[in-house]
Amino acid sequence: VLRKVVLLTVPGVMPFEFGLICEVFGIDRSDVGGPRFELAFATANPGPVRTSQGVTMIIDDDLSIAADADLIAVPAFDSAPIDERYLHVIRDAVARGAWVLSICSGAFALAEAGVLDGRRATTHWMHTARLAARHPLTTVDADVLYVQDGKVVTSAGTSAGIDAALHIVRKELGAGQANVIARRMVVPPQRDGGQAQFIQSPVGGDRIDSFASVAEWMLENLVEDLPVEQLARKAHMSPRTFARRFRADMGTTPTAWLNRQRIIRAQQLLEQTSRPVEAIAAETGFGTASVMRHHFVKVLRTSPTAYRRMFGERLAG
DNA sequence: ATTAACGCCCGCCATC
DNA sequence: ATGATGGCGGGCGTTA
Repeated sequence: VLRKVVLLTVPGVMPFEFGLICEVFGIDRSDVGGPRFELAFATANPGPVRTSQGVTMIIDDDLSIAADADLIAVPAFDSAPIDERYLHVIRDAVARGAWVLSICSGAFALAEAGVLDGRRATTHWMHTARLAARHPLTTVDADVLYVQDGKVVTSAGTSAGIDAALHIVRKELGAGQANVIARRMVVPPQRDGGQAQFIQSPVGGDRIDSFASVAEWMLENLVEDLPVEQLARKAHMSPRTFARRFRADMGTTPTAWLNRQRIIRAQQLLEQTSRPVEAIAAETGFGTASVMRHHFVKVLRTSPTAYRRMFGERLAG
């Protein structure tokens, strides 16, 4: 189960990473069919805790309240070294089988505690090399948004923490509940679909713009049939090279990406209009409702109608 | 829901 | 050597 979440408020904590945990786990969303968690804040020395921005927060609880937490969240922080007492909490949580989530440089706390030894992990791309060097027993994945290894989840820079937090919600409570939170936060329910454990990060390569223009053109022509052969011709490449370089740059294959974009657009239309599913299927390039349904079930694990029922505009009356 | 034809993706590899 | 290219075959996801 996932009920009690404890946020380790380490001195030098970064406000954004702190806030993102509050946003995901600290708001009662039961009024819109979403989950409700118990979010608590723990620090080694209760009282004023200075953040990385110089602003100080008052934290009342000490680390003892973390003893029965279902999830320990470790946001980024800029102070070093970290107090041994935090490391103890982290080790204890892993030993108990509780979830542990780190965001950005928070991964160093987990590594320091030793719970990353023999595991896969990630951190902000600026720190991946340092993490790997300092902790040789850890397999560091660069170029991913987050990594789950057992119940230990590490995430890359800042906003990837949102993806990782939602991932945990999805694992424990299902995609529906995670989507409610995502929708309220106005973030994509899951960047890239599927239940892939490793999500390609957009920060991998730096020649993003080479395929960005092609991608943009594809988006404008979603309704049309877009065979790879035609796309390749437009990009002045052979089909083989186009497919290969598309995957290298975009992290997915052309058709997979295309289907994902079509789903995203269909989601918008289902949410914001009352057009029939058949019409939306035609307008998004799926062609027929059955094809659209096929992809919805595969990626979102719901049907178009069920999706609309959950997120669609409640028409007055 | 099941099936069959189709198109895509990727490993392999000769080539540039 | 090193690295990108693109044709081919076959497994597999998508579409009818």
